[in-house]
Amino acid sequence: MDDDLVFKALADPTRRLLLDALFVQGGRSLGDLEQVVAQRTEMTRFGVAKHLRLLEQADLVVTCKQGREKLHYLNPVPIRLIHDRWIDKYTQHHVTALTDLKRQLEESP
Amino acid sequence: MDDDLVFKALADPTRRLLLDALFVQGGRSLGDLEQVVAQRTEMTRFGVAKHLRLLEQADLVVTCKQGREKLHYLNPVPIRLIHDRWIDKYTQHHVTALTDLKRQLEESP
DNA sequence: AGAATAGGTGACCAAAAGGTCACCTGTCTA
DNA sequence: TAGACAGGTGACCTTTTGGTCACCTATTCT
Repeated sequence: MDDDLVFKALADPTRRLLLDALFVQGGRSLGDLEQVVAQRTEMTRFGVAKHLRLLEQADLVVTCKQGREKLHYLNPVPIRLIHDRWIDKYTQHHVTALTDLKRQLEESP
Repeated sequence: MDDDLVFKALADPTRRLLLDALFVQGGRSLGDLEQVVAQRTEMTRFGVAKHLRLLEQADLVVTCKQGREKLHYLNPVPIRLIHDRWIDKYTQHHVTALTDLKRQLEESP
């Protein structure tokens, strides 16, 4: 597995938007995802397809052909590996406590 | 906090190398880190300094001035937030099992 | 004080990435 | 079978990014 492809794939906001959409619900087609992107930015179908291909090459998205449609699913494994690369098992609880605190502070204004 | 800065910062292999070095041991100066980078690629001090500045702006690295030296430390919080963005609490155990399996398979040839 | 050391700034150039278009393949349906 | 629909490919242009250099500031040591 190539680290570089994963990080490069995550570097673009449109691709992160696609991952967000697939996180909420998997099994979406290109046309479906195109509409999701179109709600935020102006982009043609070709642009979205190109982004999806990069996500697929990075193994962040897995696909499944069904007739003439291609369904996309989020694969969380590479993201977990990023986490494990820089967060030690021993400091993990510590960091979790920090992020939970941060979330609480942001929710209550 | 700006997501985009974090992901852009992680997109470069030299910057990931710097994070790896700081993960092993924190409190390193620019000159120290310059040597780490020089072991792998040919790069001037200016290049390394530029990368460190991006990591600092992304809050992936925090610094502490001590005399004429500037010490760098890894901050794991933004990485944890990436994890939490796409890995649901419920699927977390599932993914952990998968990555552990993957690690075992790669360790035993 | 003066030299050496550690680091910072802005401009500049080459390489890579994002986005679009014309054109093509495969699949479903009337 | 013809046409509409879902998706893929390669070339092209524009913008962003990585890297270096000349030059500057601040701190330490003799």
